Amino acid sequence: MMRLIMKTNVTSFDVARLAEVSQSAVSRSFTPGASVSEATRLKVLEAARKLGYRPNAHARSLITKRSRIIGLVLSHLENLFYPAALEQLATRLQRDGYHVLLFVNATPNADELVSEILQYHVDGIVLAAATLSSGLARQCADASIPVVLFNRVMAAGSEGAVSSVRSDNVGGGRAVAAFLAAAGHRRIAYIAGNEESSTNLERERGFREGLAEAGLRIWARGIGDYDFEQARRATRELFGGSGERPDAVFVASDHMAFAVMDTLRFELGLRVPDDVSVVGFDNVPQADWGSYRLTTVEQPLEPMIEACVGLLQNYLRDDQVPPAENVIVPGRLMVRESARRSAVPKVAAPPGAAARRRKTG
Amino acid sequence: MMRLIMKTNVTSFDVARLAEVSQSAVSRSFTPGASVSEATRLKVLEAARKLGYRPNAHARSLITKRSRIIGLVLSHLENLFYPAALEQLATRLQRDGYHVLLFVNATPNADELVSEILQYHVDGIVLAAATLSSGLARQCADASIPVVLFNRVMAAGSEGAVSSVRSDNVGGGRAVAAFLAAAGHRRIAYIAGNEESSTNLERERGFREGLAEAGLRIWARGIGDYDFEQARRATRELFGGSGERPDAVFVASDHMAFAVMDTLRFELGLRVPDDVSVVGFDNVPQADWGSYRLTTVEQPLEPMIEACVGLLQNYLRDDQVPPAENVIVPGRLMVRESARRSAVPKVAAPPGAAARRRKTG
DNA sequence: TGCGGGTTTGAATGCGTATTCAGCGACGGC
DNA sequence: GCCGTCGCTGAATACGCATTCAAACCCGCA
Repeated sequence: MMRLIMKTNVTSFDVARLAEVSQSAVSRSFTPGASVSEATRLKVLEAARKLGYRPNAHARSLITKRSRIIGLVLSHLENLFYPAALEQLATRLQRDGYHVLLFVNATPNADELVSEILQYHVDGIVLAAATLSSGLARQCADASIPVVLFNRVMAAGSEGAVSSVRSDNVGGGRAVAAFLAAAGHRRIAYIAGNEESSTNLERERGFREGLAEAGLRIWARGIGDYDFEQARRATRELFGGSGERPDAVFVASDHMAFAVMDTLRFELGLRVPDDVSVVGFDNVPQADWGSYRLTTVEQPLEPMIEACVGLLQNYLRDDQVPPAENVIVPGRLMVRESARRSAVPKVAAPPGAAARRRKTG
Repeated sequence: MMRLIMKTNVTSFDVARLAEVSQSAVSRSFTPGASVSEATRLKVLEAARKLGYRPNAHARSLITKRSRIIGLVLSHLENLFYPAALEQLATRLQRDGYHVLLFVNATPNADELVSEILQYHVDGIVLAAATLSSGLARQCADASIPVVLFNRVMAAGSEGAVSSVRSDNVGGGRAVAAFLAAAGHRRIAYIAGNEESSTNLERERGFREGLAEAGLRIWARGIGDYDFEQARRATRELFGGSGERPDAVFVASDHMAFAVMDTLRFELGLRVPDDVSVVGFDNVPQADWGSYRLTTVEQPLEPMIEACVGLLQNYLRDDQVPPAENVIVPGRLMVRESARRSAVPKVAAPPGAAARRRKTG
């Protein structure tokens, strides 16, 4: 079996020569919708096949001013929500002929990262990390590159500046509050993620509002910073003392909730949900695993990715910059066994239900 | 605060005009090691800053024939080993000014994937997935693009064709066998990953060899195909019957091992390690979590990534194609609590130790 | 036969940069 | 005071392709 290895790159001119047509014809044969007769197109494709020719994406994007590359800025890959999002996004974009250039946000200085991204003239940027600086988003948007925030929103005040996709964090927080209140919990704790992140702010706000409607408030509070070890420490502080401890805890992410459950069970000797109810947020695949069976708020990945790609395409279709759009995708409360259930059969008791239950119970 | 938004791309000529130098000078100012006086370099950088200029990576790579992009082909992101590898690799490459273009291997046909990769003229390719077709690697290598297989090796026979980095799967399998034998297990099961993958073949071979040295063999065998649900099914088949069941199981990946443990404990009512010892492979972060405390064989990510990048740089430094190299990184057996320990204090008994222990015990 | 309208075609141009090449001035040794 | 050397500079070119423009072609219809 013979196989030619060509060190020198084969160009459209080489193909043109072999196919006995002009270079233009070769280019057109690889450009969908261009004006070529079927006959020459076949001649060209055949010659290209023989030579192993592929259009050079760099040269092409130099002309067309579209790289068909989407920049993706990520961090926190230890939280399975992000790998899952990454996989979905990359797969979805590949379907449309786009590809993902990855930037892992290890560099503390956003400026340098922006600079690196802009060099590649990406067609769009997805910022998928709860804890990225808003400055980064702003800079990219100012460079007139479409930016979509994934699972994040700009800080209050500049909300309308950059498009975003997120789940209903506020509604999720409220649902958790209602659920825990309905189950009769009174000493309810909250373990926060990164305190400046919009996800944490929204989830906590919704949670507070929901508790307030049930006549409750956050009884104790810890900070997990979306980190496994930090969440363990917060759990020890909240539950390790000798005094009265919380009887339920809402954790701002599943990833931290696993740390909380492990610490409660295997370090502090508490039972879940018998001694403490635990509720998370994200509904990552592990939440369904037998060891955790975590009650949590779903962040529905597929519609979120679909919305994200949709926003990008709005930008790409017409070159005009459409107004920023903030998409919120609703997510369900996934009731499993990590939290005590109320006697009332179903979820999401209406406001005030908990207070009424107190009398009847 | 004023902020200019430039729709039109600012080029090196614009910078040259503002700095009152030639375009060549601008280019040289951004090329490390080029011949420019410090004075003009500063003038240029200042002008570039004012205009917000960044060299266009596509134009640059058109000339230099280096894109500073590494293609990464991935799948199985639900197994945390791969997100972790991805994060390390991307971070490491960013340090050297390279970036990662991601290809998620959802497409069944490798040909199309190769075609897409080649269009971007990546400087190198990392194939990181245990179950990729060898044909893909071969095709890329034939296109004279450096390819490194990560956590995988070409099928026997064409081993020397493509460079690879993997951990000592055979040694790991042997270590597990020795460990389980030393603990007195006799009915030892194996749950395989993808049966054609080199990782599975090597781990199983090492395991068989290790068992043979202890006078044992695989007592029962299931197939998990590196999939969570498939591993659960295999567990049910192996342990769900009414007859005698295995007293230990070696699972080809941690990800499957979690499924096995959950199924044993919460579906079949068996205790780990009291009724069944479970050992995995990979040492993903979750293996250390309290719910699992999984005894497993480490795949040391950092040295593996380092070796991977080293191989790539061998290719990139001198354009000549160096001979393919197959790096094997040793990994330790991480002893935790998912498997019964032998009375002997320490790990990794030498060959024959198990047999001797049988007499003395 | 001639002619308009539509479809194909090839030559030429430009995308934004790195690099070659020749030239320029300065400088030191004779 | 002259020549060789060295450090720096700008004009010109090439990278591989898409696209514009005008010319060529085809077809049916007059």
